[in-house]
Amino acid sequence: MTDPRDALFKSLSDPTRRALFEQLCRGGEQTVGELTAHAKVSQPAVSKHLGVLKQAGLVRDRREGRETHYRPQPDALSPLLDWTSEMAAFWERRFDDLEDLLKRMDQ
Amino acid sequence: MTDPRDALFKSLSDPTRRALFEQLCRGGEQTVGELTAHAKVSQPAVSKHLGVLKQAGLVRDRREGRETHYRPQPDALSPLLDWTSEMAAFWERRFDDLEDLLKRMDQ
DNA sequence: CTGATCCATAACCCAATGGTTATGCTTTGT
DNA sequence: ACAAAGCATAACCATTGGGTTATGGATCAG
Repeated sequence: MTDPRDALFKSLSDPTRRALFEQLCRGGEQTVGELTAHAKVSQPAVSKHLGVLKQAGLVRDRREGRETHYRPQPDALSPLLDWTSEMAAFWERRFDDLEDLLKRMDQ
Repeated sequence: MTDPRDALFKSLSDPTRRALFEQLCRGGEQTVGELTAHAKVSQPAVSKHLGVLKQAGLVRDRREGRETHYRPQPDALSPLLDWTSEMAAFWERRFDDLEDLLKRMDQ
């Protein structure tokens, strides 16, 4: 029932969280400590954000001793790409609709 | 200073708002009344959402007498596409990094 | 002119969210 | 065995955010 896009958009709507995901995409797998070092918030905040990203399927974690390694899962972005192109497709269709085109032309 | 992606992601993170934008992409230009008819919230709520979408550049409005017509502006989605492919690009690069690939292979 | 329609804004409420500090559980190192 | 490190969770707080009803300003119809 819950649209997977919801989780995706919501996860990425927060700048801090998006920065974390970017950091992971740029640098690949990293521990919470490394991520916290680059972030501008506390370690618990980072952990919470990573939890949200994980639940959205954007990251995966791997425990190794006392440290947890997170890595990006960019495949999870595909629903977002799909939705965007879907919207673009509707947009294209409107150019084929002469009636609508004329309506738009007179401002 | 404020990343334009912020406004985009935040605007689209709300299901009601995304539904409004989809409705506009599917049906083209529509009045607030028409949009409210399809929405599951009150007219003021629709107006507020349209305001947010407008400020994010996702829609444009056109007043005609006492009614306001809104139309989608899908071009505004391109920063989103750009960001997504940028992240995907980082992801691709990691496959070229043999060291990282090996590290990932042993789980 | 008057009443109705269309929409935006105001004022308010409650839930969700992002941040913090405090704490506790493993794991590591000595 | 013990202290420290790494991380997650708990508890709490302030702000944001999305919803509502109420209202007001244009515009149209009669």
